[in-house]
Parts: sequence; C-alpha cells; structure tokens
Amino acid sequence: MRKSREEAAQTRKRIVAAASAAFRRNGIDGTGLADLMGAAGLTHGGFYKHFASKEQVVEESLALAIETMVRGIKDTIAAAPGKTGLDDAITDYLSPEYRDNLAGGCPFVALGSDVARGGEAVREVATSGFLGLVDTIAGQLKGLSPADARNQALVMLSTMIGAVTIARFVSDPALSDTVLRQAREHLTKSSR
Amino acid sequence: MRKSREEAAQTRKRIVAAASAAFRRNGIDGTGLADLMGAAGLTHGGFYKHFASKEQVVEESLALAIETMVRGIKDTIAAAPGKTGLDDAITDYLSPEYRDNLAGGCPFVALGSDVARGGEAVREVATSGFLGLVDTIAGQLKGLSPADARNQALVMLSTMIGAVTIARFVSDPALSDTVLRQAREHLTKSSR
DNA sequence: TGTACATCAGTGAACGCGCGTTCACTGATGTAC
DNA sequence: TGTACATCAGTGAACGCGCGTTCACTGATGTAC
Repeated sequence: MRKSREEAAQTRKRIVAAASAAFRRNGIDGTGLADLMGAAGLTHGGFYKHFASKEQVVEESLALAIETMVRGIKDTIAAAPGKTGLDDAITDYLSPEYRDNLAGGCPFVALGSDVARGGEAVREVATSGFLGLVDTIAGQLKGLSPADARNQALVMLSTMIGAVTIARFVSDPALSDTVLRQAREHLTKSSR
Repeated sequence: MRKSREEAAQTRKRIVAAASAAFRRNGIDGTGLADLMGAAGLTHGGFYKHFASKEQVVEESLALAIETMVRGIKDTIAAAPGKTGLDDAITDYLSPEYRDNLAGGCPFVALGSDVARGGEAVREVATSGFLGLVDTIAGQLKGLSPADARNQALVMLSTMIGAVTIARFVSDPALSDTVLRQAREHLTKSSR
C-alpha cells in the first residue's frame, strides 16, 4: 500500500487543507483527527505518518489559512488600480458572504480565542501571519508616515476582526448585517 | 447529606460563578463538568441536581458574565461626572490588566467564536446581553440621533472586541500593548 | 536492465483516558398529622 | 410541639463514547547491486 513520494506529499497537503477548513468550522477542540483524515479521504491511523502530533497540524493549517487570506487580500488590492483596492478588500471582508464562510473565512475570527489559549508555537504562527496582514493594509494607507500607517492599520484590523466576530455570534440576522455595514461604512468612507 | 433550600441555592450560584470564570479561561470545550464542580467545592455527580445539561450552565454562566461586565461598565460611567465616564470605561476595557484577566474579562472576546458555533439559546443569551452593552455605550454618545449613536456604538464595540482579541493571541508583548494603545487613542480622542 | 531487499504510506484494531451523563445510596431537611 | 415519613442535595462508582496516540500488518515504491 505504499504510495510514491509525490503522492504522499499531495496527501499531506490535502490533510493540512482539510484541517485548515475543519478547525475554522468546528474549532480546534471540536475537530478530531478522524474528522481531518476522513475529510482528506483517509483513515485516522495514518495521521502519524505525516505529523508528530495534533499540535503540529494545528500550526501548519493555521499558517495555511492565514497565508491564503493574506494572498486573497493582496490580490483584491492589486486587481483595482489606484485607491479603491483597499476599499474593495475591506468590503469583501465585511460582507455577509465572508461572515458566513466559516470554513474559508478569517482564521483570526474563527480561531483567535483558541490560539490565545494555545501553545507558544501556535501563537507565533498567528503573530507573524498577523504582521503580514498589518503590513499589507498599512502599505495601502497613503500620505501617512510608516509608523502612523501601521498604527492605523492596527485599529482598522481591530474593527474588522471585532465586527465579524460580533456578526457571527449574534442571533438576529438584521443586527448582524447592521454591524457589518456600519463597520464597512466607517472604514471605507473618505474620512479615513 | 441533604442541604437546606438556602444552601442549595447558594451552591447553584457558586457553580454558575465558577463556570463563568472557567469557560472564559479554558473555553467551553476545554472545561469539564468535574472542573466546574471542583471549582465550586463539590464532586461532579451532583451537577444534575442543579442543571439539566452542560448546555444549560453554559447559558446561565454566559448571561452572568455579560451582566457583570455591563454592570461594571455602567458603574465606571456613573463614577465620573460629565463626559469622561465613557472614556474611563474604554480605557479600562483596553488596558493590559483587562486583557490579562482571562477568567473575569469580556465574554465576547473569550467565548465569541464558541458562541457562534453554539446552539440558538446560547446565541440569544449573547445577543440580548450584547444589545444591553450597545445601549449603554450609545447612551453616552451625546449630540447624535439615537440611530446614529447606536450605529457608532456598534463600530466602537467592534474595535474594542477586535483589539482585545488580537492583543490576546499575539505572542509579542510590545505588539499586544501597541494594539490596545492604538485602539484606546482612536476611541477616546476628541475626534470621536 | 533485472532482481532482491528495504522502506514506508496507509489500514484498522487497540490502548488508556476523560468526557457528559446516570444511578444507588446517604442522611439532613422539609412536611404532614 | 413531637413524631413519622418523604424529599432531595451531594457522594462516588459506573455507563458508553470519542478522543489522541500506538502498533502490527500489507503491499507498492524505492534502492542496491
């Protein structure tokens, strides 16, 4: 039953991708290794042929989720010439569709409190990914010193992450939409 | 071993208070009923003499955590005459001490993503508590229509909740402090 | 290039453990007369 | 007010279950000559 090195490498990527979605959808404690392996089309026994522990796949899948999100935001920014790129990215992030995309959405929203309770290695993965996101946003804030741009990006990301967190736990759909819309208007209006 | 009605009622309150702290500190999935009962000075077997399920104590302890937080914010506002009350409450919320108060801190930060994945009843508890918080903040925003005040309160709370979420998962203490400080300056400066 | 052997990805059963929940039991409290 | 009985808060053992992890095994792939 041995698989070729290439197949094994693809399997490993499939597991990390499945973990990236499953952890965001159901939480880290709420996702078992059998769930991950099943989602990747495997039985649970083979997990340790690829990873030393659940902790390790948590780290790798978190890194993947963050990288994917940051790349998407960069692509959105690059797709719009001039100054509308950042507004487009903010609008996407604060859309009802993104709020409802539990498995593919922002890992800071889905896993922020899990990561805060986690080990140092997981928190470092989250931190370096977060810093990449900060730089991406800050780089789009023209007419400010680099320090001011970075500080403003920190506040903008706080508002974005908080708004989606609230929009997800609130049980009233109208309230949820309003939270997103207010944050969107606040962050994209020219007063920024 | 039967206890008086009064003693039993006090025991129940002790369990809910212990749950309110333990769930915030370790997450809902990360807290067992034996942990709760042990923290209340009891053995786990008696849990079902007070609650029908873990779900029920989750709901009640979340309601307690939110009520306690909102009361604290109202007290802070009331303690400062005039317009500094809200700034004081924001400064407290965005302080390093409050960030580090895992067991007694903001339940929306600690449990927001857990609640989002939870049942309808838990989400309704969180929603009505959140609306009370919104009203409390909006009531302090003078010179705005009620609708504008409420909308601004939603954005402010998004920034506050997001900032503490970020400040908690980030592994670099200086970055964590900076996130809090930037949010604080943004929300308390007169430009508000 | 062929052959013999070593490697190892994946399977499926099993491990100890802690989970939420149930239950028989105890004995102090509450109630009925 | 006293007495007899019912109630029930709390204990501690037990339940089935799913968890993370380990392991013997299989057989295709990789390596050595």
